[in-house]
Amino acid sequence: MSGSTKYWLLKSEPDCFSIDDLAREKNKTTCWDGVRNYQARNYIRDDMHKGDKVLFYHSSTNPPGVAGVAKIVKDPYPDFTAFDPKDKHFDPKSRQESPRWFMVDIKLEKKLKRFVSLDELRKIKSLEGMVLLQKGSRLSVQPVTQQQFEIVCQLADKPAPAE
DNA sequence: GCCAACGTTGGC
DNA sequence: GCCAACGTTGGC
Repeated sequence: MSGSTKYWLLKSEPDCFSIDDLAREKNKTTCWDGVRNYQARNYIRDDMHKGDKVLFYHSSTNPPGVAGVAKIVKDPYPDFTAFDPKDKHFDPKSRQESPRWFMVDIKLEKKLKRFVSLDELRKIKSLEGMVLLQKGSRLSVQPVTQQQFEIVCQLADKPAPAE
């Protein structure tokens, strides 16, 4: 084994696939298919490893925010939905012999004790470097530091801040 | 539904 | 390789 645990934030639209959907999956595990952005692909293909930890983020919902923690349980492998002409994420340019898109499997570790909203994250000084909080940032796969990961988890264990 | 910020495409 | 046009993301 090489390398140490890395930390990530994965966005999902809950109308499409929520943390509760993940909880209902067999073994609470799903393949993270459908990523069709090169920067996100590079993170998945080149930097993700089994054992890495994931913040599961709900986007395009009100409010957006972090809903839970998951773990990568399978190393990156070709996203087979790109090979299927009937699939919504079909990409004819991705070939079996040279796959263009990759995915990992993730397993739910826990739903956070409470939902931590984007608005709340923005107010935390020590999180201002998070990729998520940068202006114009819309990558669906983002690296987070171990410290950022732990701060978000600890926030969820405390009561929600008063308005 | 609006629109800013990005990413992708394709003509040249 | 430039860049205008178009498409997408995602907070608001």
